Amino acid sequence: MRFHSPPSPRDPSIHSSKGPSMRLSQYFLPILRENPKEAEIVSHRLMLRAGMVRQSSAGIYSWLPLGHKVLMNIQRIVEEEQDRAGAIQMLMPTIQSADLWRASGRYDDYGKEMLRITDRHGRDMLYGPTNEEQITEIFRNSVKSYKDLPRNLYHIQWKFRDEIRPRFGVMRGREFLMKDAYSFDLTAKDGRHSYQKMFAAYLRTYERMGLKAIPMAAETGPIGGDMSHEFIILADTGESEVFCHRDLIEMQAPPADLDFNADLTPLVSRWTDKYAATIEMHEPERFEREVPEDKRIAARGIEVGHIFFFGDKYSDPMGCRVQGPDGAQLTVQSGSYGIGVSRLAGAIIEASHDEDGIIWPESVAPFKVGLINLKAGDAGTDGACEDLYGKLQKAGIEVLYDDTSERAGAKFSTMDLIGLPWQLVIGPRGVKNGEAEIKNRRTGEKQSLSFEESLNLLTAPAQG
RNA sequence: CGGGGCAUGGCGCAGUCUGGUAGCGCACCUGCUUUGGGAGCAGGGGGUCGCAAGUUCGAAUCUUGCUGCCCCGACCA
Repeated sequence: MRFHSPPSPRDPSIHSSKGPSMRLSQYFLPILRENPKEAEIVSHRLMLRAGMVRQSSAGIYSWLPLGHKVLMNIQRIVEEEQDRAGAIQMLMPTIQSADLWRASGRYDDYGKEMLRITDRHGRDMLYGPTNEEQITEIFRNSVKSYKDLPRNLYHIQWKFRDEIRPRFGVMRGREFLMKDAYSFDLTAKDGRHSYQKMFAAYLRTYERMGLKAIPMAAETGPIGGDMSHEFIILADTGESEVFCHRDLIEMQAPPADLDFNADLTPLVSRWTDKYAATIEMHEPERFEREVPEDKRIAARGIEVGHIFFFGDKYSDPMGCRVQGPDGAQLTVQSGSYGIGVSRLAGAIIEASHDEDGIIWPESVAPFKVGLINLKAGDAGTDGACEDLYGKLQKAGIEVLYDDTSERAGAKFSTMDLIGLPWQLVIGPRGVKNGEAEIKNRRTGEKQSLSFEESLNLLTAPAQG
């Protein structure tokens, strides 16, 4: 860490819609030049080296400023797409009462993965690994009529599962941030529509993060049927083997103006007609029969979401019923829909990096632009940088301005490591000609442009 | 939970076998020279050697117990 320049007064106008821009000399960005030995996979290494997270204990992490910004950007996309699909946001607690879980019968079933706690009165509590019981109780106590169905409620909250072996950094932590949604319908048929809404929302969510997530058939448990899918992104470091049809990789997510109230069966069928399965569900004969040889993909994948329809699994034992139009008591039909928000931060890096560091998609990048002053203290570069920094902020662009007195090479490699989509490089040579060098982190392409042209390029609509 | 490994300054490591009171690179501080892809020289600061007990004149080093962390496997968002 360096804190070179004297602090300058903070201008409230620097706050853009996504968050404040920053001078590196005043930021908290503890980067590591060498790889911590405990980190084996690339996303874990890069998150530690880029100063995004620090491990607190096995599978439990603090999110440092840079990582926190990414996490919040991912969360925001998840929220926007859940809202678009008609789900309603709320927030449930992390600590739950054991009695709630005894009611569904899961208190004894869940095993050692559940972190059990006793409060000062000797009451059994637990740190929630998920919230089916809690939401079912809330819903049961508040909803009595079929007229209040369907509903889909979601929250984004920290969960805890005491994994036997946490690993891969935030991809397989014990404490993790998860979006979980719960649908409530009168019939299984209606439940299918709720399920399909989430299916479509998930496709959009991952696409917005620059990911190609493929829905794959997952185990459905006692309910059976075709109502459970895992969303998997392909990555060499994925934890499980997956098999799918190559065409799925080319398919487009549904558009922003998708009508979620329309019949979504054709949409979902387009995605599920083609073979895609994790190793657990893999049927080699069917794979070979249905998928031409040149279209077969056998790869590794990271699960970034899981949707599941479970009918009355919780509503029946917990007595979650509504009165139907004919006066009969009907047991509510439910599904749950998870997205691993903190895991996605790691998964995106697994899918998008090179030997120099992270390559953020613009939608989740902690800052859009890294402004590099190659000669801090030089009147020419300082002046040009201050001007560009101010103008970018006014345009609502998030900038990380490297105003430190590090050497050029160190600044370049730091920017490459933290993976901001654009680097705007200001050096004495360029300033003489009124030019900046602008580098695209993903393509590596560099071009010299006038300050004006640079600003135009960076303030143009996002290009992903 | 089975198997393997590690624990010495913020990070990476040497020193442990053969006990003698801690060292290297990076990072950090000061000065000078440098300055477009991880600079050079000089001078500095920082470590209960994971914890506890034991052996010994003396323990990072030997013994015993404990703890934490990592990797492989079975399980999971």
